[in-house]
Amino acid sequence: MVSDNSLHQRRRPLTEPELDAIPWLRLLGPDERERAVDDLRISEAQPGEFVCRMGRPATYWFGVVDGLLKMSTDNAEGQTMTFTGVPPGGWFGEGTALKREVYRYNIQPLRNSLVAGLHVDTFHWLLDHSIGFNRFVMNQLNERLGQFIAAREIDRLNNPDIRVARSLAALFNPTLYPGVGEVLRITQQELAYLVGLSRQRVNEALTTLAEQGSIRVEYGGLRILDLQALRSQIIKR
DNA sequence: TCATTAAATTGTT
DNA sequence: AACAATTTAATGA
Repeated sequence: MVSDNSLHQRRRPLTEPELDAIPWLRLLGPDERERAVDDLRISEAQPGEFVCRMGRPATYWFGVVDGLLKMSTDNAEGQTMTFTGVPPGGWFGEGTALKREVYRYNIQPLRNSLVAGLHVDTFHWLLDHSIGFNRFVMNQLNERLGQFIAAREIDRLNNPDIRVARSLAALFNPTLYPGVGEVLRITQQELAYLVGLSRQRVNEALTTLAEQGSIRVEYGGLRILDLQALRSQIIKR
């Protein structure tokens, strides 16, 4: 296995375009923003590495600037269960950061990714000083709750096409993942890992969805045409 | 800038 | 899992 220390060794301050990719920065006042920017660090994370690991103390609140991560846990039998993907613009770990506990899941890149981190102490400082930041975190928690409830629905559906559709709709969530935009950069293999299906089956599902006009399949990515249609996908095969 | 080649990704069996 | 077809990225003239 790969050491997860390597992630912390390549940290550096963020460039301007990278700062622009952080959705909550624009909600801060000047002094709050300065403090946040001062503390923010970014590093590249590669597949196999751990951005954060179950059981480790939470020291950072993380966000995806570029790339794609997966959130998973290891159960008692040693099997890995993937919960969701985290595309650009997504921030996670606030639950653990709030309580200053240990991480409850593993976060690993599905491909080379740029991950930004804000120290937990700064996270708390922002909570204590910025209303805009509080609003962002609250909104995020609420939106994620809705997503996890939706995820439970997805798990009870056994129709692969619908599973793919709903999972895609989650990844295109503009509130949680404002960095995604119109095109989600994801290969069919990556999506297969996330949804828990074979690449072949995902390919088939994507073709069906494309025929229905909800998405367009592009090389190395997917373009969303109708998010509502993805969310309320009816069985039709 | 263009052409060639290698690598990645997709579509299909 | 394997294969061919397609697209992109990298290389060098």
